[in-house]
This record gives sequence, C-alpha cells and structure tokens, in this order.
Amino acid sequence: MIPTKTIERLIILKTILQKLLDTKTPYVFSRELSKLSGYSAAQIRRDLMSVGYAGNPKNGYDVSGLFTQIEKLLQTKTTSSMILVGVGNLGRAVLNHFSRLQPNFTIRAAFDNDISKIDREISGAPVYHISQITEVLKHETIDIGIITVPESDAQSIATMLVASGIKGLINFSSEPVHVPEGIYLENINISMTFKKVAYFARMLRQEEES
Amino acid sequence: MIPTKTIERLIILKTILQKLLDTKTPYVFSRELSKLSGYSAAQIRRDLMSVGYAGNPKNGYDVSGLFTQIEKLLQTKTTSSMILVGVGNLGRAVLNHFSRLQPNFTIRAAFDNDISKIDREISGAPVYHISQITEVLKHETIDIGIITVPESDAQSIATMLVASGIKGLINFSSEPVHVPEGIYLENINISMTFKKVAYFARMLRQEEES
DNA sequence: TAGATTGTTAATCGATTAACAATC
DNA sequence: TAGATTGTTAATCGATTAACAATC
Repeated sequence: MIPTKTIERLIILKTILQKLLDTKTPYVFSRELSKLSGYSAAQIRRDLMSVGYAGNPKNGYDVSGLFTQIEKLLQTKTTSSMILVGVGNLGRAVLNHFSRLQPNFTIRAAFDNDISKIDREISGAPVYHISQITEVLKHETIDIGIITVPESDAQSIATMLVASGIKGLINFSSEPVHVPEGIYLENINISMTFKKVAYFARMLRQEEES
Repeated sequence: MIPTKTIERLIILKTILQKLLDTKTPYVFSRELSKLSGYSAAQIRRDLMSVGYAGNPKNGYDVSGLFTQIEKLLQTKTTSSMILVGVGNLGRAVLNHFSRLQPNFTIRAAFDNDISKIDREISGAPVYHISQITEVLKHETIDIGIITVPESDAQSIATMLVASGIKGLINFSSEPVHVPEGIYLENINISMTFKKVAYFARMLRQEEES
C-alpha cells in the first residue's frame, strides 16, 4: 500500500507534469521537479519508486511517459460517483464546483433535511430528503460521500453512508467523524483550520515583534 | 514552540470540553477524553503537558479549569482580522460562513479582479479590485489572508499578501503556494483531496472484492 | 491501604533526508 | 572518459505509543 503522503505528492506532481507537457518539455530532472513543487529532489525520487517508472542519469525522466504512468497508477481517468449530504452554502459551492470543473467526478444525488429544498435539482443533482439516503443508495454504487451538514449530525450520517457501502468520505462539518477500518475518511475541518492559522499567525507576529 | 499537530488536537479537545461544561460534568479522565475524541489517552496526556494544567489521579482533570487554560493558550477570545481574495462561489461561501458563525473572526475586506464585483458589499465586507490590495492593507493590520481565487495567480497573490505583512495564509486554490519562513501557510487543496479520496476508495473497494 | 490515573521518560514507529554505488 | 543524476539503502528526524514511578 502506497502511503497517503506519497499519493498526495503524486497528484501534485501529475499537474506539474501536465504543464510541462503543455510546453512540450520532453525530459525533466528530479531537481527541476523539486524547484517546481517545493518537495525535495530525494523525496521525489523516492515517491517515483512507487510509480515504477525509471528515469535515466542522462536526461532525467521522460515527461510524457512518467505522466502516463502516474495517471495509470492513480486511475484519474476513471469516473467517481458521489453523493452530497447537506445543501447549505458550502454544499452548494461544492456542487457547483464539481458540476463545472471536474469531468471525472459526478454528483449523483444530494440530500437535505429541509423539506423546502427537496424534489429540486441543484447543479444537475436531484435533491432528496435525508431519510431517503439508504433507499436511494440501494440502487446505485457510490464511491464517495460528501458531508456538508452544518453541525452535530455528521457522525450519524457518516455511519449511514458507511452502512450503505461507501468506501470514501469527505467530512466538511466541524464535528470530527470516526469510521471503521476499511473506510477512507478525510476530515476537512475549516473552523479548526482557521483557529489553527489564527494561533500560529499570532505566535509569528509576537516572535517578530520581540 | 508547540507542534502543529498538538495545536490541532487542543482545538478539538476544547470543543469537547465545552460540551462537557454544558452538561455540567465537573471532572474527566484522559480515558474518557480519548473515547470522545478518538485520540489515544497517552497522546492526550502528552498534549496536555504543553498546556501546563495538571490533573490528578483521583478525579482526572477539572473540566472548567482545563478549558480555561486551553482557551488562554490558544487565545481563542482574541479577534482575528482577515481579508479574502477571490469572490467566487467558494469565496462567497467562506464570507457567508464567517459573517454568521464566527464571532472571533472578522473579514475586513474582499478583493476580486472582476470589475463588476467591486464597490459592493458582500456579507458585510467591502469588495475592492485586486490592484488595491497593497493600498488597502497599508491602513490596516490584517492577521489572516484567505485565497479563494479560481486558478493560476494564487502564488502572486500570496506573495503580495506576505509583502503587506500578513503572517497567516489559507490557500483554497488548486495551485499549491510557497511562502518564506516566518509565515504560516495552510494549503487546502480541495481538488487534490477529492482525487486522493477517490484513489483510496477505489483501493479499498478492490481489496474488499478480492 | 489498595487501586487507578497522572506526568514523564524510554521505546517504537513512520516519514524524510543524506549518502553513494550504478548508470548514462 | 568525466560528470552528473538516478534508484536505493542507511541515517536522521519527528511524532506516537508503551511503560512506569509518583500520586491521589
């Protein structure tokens, strides 16, 4: 199993290689990739070991070949189907983002507990009541669940989604969610992030002033 | 300097202690905090060493006292002033979120390069043209800069904000941004996160099927 | 007192970096 | 060939966990 951190970097490196492809750069050294990405050259070479694509000491890496191999590993061409729970501000921003910009991600359905929001379409996705989650998911195989509820019921929704067979979850709520082994969960706690940045910004200002 | 990971956990623990305060729970053991947070009890005790608030073997930790001490450490009562660059969907969602829910964060100004968006107020923040960033920041001390531009100019904006004296940055764009020492930067790359979750969800499904 | 938990140090684990023989 | 870079192993660094004497 390739570590999470390596996958993260490979995703970024792939976008960098895409730019190099656009400018018709045929070869690239790990040192150049380091400059472009901010990762160390040693780390890039180590990450590329997981990809199984060899460069050579003369030219470095073949941009096109490496790109293709990373794409194969990440399977970025495969479409992921998703559902979203919580059609508030953030939920709508996410829906909107994906309906426009992300060809390989499709949102199949959205859910909300506000009855006035259901039976509509938002950014191309039908909106159902939260009580219908299990019912709707019976008929479809969904890869990823997105939780954008405002508060407090994130865990119960996560539990439902896991029970329905979803293997990947992204939780944008401020309540950290826990899932059993065998489920990949990403907690994006924006409130926590802001508090963290506020803390370190203060520390750094104080450091500078002294 | 307290490590980032510890600060993250203290922020979460503080919200858990808040709930315990609400239910008038006077004392709590590290084992109970572990159950509530998902962190190990050993890790919680280690984190609390940084806080400098001692529990005791008989009752555990005094909820109210520990809460107050963490609040003091994190300075969560101090208001942070922020500016936001890029008034698109995500930018508006963030503005909206903070104007409603976060009393200790105020957005002082927003910036966009679309002229039709300027000279208005969005969620209580005046919107200026991007070219005015340096000018506006001359008159105000801003703690945190939020970058929600759609693409490609995130780095140049980050560089401007750093030059204006901002010490904390949150970059929501899909372009990773680099800053010098002495600046705290959080890259929240939502596109990357979705690709990562898609990858691991696929891996986990394949594992299960075999 | 006996039993459980704390605060803290030592051991372990995992990830990053340094080093270098093999290679072009 | 000489010089630079690769792929990979060893060394280092940092964070988490285990262990346990001190404590209530």
